Amino acid sequence: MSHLAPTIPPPRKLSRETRRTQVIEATIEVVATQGYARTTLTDVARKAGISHGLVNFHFKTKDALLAETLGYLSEEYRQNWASALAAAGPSPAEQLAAMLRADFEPAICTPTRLAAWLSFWGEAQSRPLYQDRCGENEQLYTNKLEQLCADLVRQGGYHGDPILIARVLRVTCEGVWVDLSSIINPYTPAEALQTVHAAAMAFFPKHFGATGLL
Amino acid sequence: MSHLAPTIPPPRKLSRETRRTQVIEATIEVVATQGYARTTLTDVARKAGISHGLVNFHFKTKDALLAETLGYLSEEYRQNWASALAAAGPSPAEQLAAMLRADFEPAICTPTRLAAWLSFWGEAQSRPLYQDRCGENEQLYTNKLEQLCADLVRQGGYHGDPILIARVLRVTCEGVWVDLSSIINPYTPAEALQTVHAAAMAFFPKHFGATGLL
DNA sequence: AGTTTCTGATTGACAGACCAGTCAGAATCT
DNA sequence: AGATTCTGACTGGTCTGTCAATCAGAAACT
Repeated sequence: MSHLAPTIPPPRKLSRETRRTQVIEATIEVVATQGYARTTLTDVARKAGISHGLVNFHFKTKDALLAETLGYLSEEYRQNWASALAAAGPSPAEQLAAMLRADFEPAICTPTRLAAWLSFWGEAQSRPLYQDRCGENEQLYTNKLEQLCADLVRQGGYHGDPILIARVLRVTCEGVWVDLSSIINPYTPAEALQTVHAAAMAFFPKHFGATGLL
Repeated sequence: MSHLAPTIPPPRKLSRETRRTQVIEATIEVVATQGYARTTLTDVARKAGISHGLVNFHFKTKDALLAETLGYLSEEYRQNWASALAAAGPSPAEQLAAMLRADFEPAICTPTRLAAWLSFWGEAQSRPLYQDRCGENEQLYTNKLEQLCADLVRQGGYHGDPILIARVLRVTCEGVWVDLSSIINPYTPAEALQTVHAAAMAFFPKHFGATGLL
């Protein structure tokens, strides 16, 4: 047994944050595949390769685990579009294009994460969980989108209510996400982005074309 | 006690279909308020004012009850837009306007039903339940919407892919529904319809204005 | 009309399964 | 040694589905 190659003994004892993240990722997968209602701690533990009791050691209750998982997804999402904005050019059109495109980046737009989001949307409405964990980030997103639309309407000489335009763009992104989760008509993330661009082009034809920013 | 007004003693023994519909309506309410995961047969029975065993008598299993409830909602939705189409004028623009407006009629667009729909969307993705019960109706809806958009693009001299336009309009309706279910930013069904009209106006400016059909 | 029979709806209690959370103790690290 | 992480078994509670008994009304019969 005394192989000289230690084959990286996977540290049985992981650091607190590493373990928690591992459990949260396992939770995302289980929720995505089984749905919220049928997710059990045993499933999560098995997926993470640890014992059931350990899940309760790191997260006091099942509700706490699910709440933290939702917060984790929400924060991941916020950071994704925030860094996309930071990397984009300064004009309203460039910023808006970056924000729309961010929703379909591979890190965010995976079948697993989409399905998990959908499960949380469906279940959270009854409890204040969703607002607690995502309300603030969602407000940030909406505010930013409305601000960019308002800037673009003004600078681009467009007409229409920026609030309504921002809302259409936002729910188009959301709705296309839902479409991607339903198995029957599986269009690609590229087609999804194309759909969002069709909407942007309808409102801002001088700045957006069928393939994105002009 | 012998009041001459019999106050219609609620027939203890109801006809099969009446009872089933009553249980399904109770299920919608319970799912809407408690969410899919926390819905129990006991809750449904209590809401319907009957015993727990009777629910299992009429619907063999809990899954069957939820599946039939989803089918009931789907069929109700389909009939709503189908009769709206039948009542509307024959031109593509009139038909399209009727279809968009149908989503926000009081019979369909209630907080309870919206919340129930959202719960089913979130939970059904993992199982083929949703496709079984709604796939066909959803396909009918999408096909009709795409056909109307194609007609309107052709006859109105517009540009753009009717498939993408129909998709944007469809997910806008869906997304606005989701917005109406989240408690924090409660805009009215009227504002919701206004949002959809903003989208229609962006694609078909010669036929749609801020308040609907021109 | 009154009685009996039949059918199918309805109830309440029960059994089996499952699950979240607890805990005592083992393993591991500092 | 002391602290922290981790395991696996156990518990208390809840939920689903089943079943025997009950009951209301319809149908058939006298």
